Amino acid sequence: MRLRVDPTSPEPIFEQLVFRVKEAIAQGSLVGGDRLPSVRELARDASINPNTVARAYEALEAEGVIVRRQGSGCFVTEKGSSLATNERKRRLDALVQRLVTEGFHLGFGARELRDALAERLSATPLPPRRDS
Amino acid sequence: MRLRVDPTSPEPIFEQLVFRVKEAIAQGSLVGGDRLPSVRELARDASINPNTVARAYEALEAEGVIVRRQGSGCFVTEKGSSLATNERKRRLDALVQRLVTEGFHLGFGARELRDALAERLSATPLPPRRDS
Amino acid sequence: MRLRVDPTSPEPIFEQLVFRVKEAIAQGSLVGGDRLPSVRELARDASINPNTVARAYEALEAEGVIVRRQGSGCFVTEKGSSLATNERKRRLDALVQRLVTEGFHLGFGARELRDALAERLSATPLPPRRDS
Amino acid sequence: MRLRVDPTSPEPIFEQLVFRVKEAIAQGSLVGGDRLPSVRELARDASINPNTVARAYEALEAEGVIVRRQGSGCFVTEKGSSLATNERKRRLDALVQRLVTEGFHLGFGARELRDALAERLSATPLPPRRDS
DNA sequence: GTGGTCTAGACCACA
DNA sequence: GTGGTCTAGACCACG
Repeated sequence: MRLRVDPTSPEPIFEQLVFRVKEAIAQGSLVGGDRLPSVRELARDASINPNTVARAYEALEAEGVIVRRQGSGCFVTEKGSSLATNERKRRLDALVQRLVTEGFHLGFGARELRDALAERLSATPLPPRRDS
Repeated sequence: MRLRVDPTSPEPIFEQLVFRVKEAIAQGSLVGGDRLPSVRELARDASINPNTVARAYEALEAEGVIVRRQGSGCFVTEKGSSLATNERKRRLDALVQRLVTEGFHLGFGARELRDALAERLSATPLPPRRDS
Repeated sequence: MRLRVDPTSPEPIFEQLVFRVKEAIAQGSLVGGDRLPSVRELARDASINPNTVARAYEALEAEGVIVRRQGSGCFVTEKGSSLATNERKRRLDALVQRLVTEGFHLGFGARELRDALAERLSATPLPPRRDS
Repeated sequence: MRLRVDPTSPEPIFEQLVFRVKEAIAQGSLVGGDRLPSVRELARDASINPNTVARAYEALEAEGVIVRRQGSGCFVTEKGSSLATNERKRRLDALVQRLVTEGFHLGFGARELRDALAERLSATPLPPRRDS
């Protein structure tokens, strides 16, 4: 488990960490029950402040992605989103709209967008979902 | 041309404006050569600070989406992205990865992601592209 | 708007602040759209570190109770919980079970618990709910 | 007597144990004089650290819920709360306020809160009280 | 002015 | 050892 961040990016370091962890889960390289590196360990490895790591872990817990247990460490959750269905749909639509709009301005058409998504999904299939 | 922003959103207002304009273009409701509302006009209509509008227009110009002509206003450009092909591809992949990762954590699977994209693309097809 | 905390309490200061704000909303003394004191202002008034206030506000935003807007301040949200129905029910049951168990060990019986709740609800009725 | 804890909960394990015991008493499944499982036994059954169990028992004894007798084990006490009446009332009010405030933010109204409490109390009535 | 991020370092709580 | 809280202070981003 190796998490890298780019301190020169405009994206906050803690958000980069959050996304890296979610990515690892969505790729199946982290699964429910797995333990994340400890705050101090990750801080040392990535040369960032422990508070910054703690903040990322805190955000991940708030999203329900991990749980933090005093004395033991941080663990990937098994359960799915606890949001209401319409809220989930709303957020998905926003993500799709983001992809379509930015993709268009990058010069990609409908077919290329669909292909890029299909390619990503077949290259690294989403892990099976264990409903809570 | 009516641009709305949500002041309660965590997304900065100027970024919302930037995205709204890009969205309008990706939906064909704004096309190359169209004139955007003036800074003061838009600021009044949307009840936001003129500085905020100016900043959004600045960002749009930096991206090459609009041009600002002294005294006559801001106009949508006709040209496509000026980025190199590999950079464009890299950004597209990041967008797709964002959709897949966040979508997965919202509880959506591969099929649902593809469907959501296909639905969006057929509901409001992308306008034809005039390559630069 | 005066928020007080007890630095000697075992309950973390930021959690005390979170609860005070939620209390004020549940009592109708803060309503949707109201602005909270600024981070620095509250920190000065309550003699605590601005980071601690910021953390409380961050938690409140994560819960969807307030929104934070750079440059403008923090505002009470109008919308209700975005959690799924079964999650909401589960949390309510846990709260009720907490009241019943702890109340019993304090020496209160069923009637006294019901009366205490009824009294609280009639003393300061819950504000009307504006569904999102 | 089977006590379960959820290691993934943010609530400390020893506090969960404390609450489980108090819950069992408030449901009548443990009554005055009953013996609790030994520290080692419970630690094995629940797969937790004996120190954690010991700490929970310590907290229960401090609250006057159980007594620990050298060599014979821990026993549920028969006596009620030893707190002064106004302190008991103050704590009850805090519990009620907690329920009302959090319940409101979960989207529940006065009627639903009263109903949830009434339902809980009729589903598993509180055991008769033997005042100290 | 507002909030947001990051660092540094102290001290506490849990297992 | 683990995570959790709090302080202090620097610097950036938004309106």
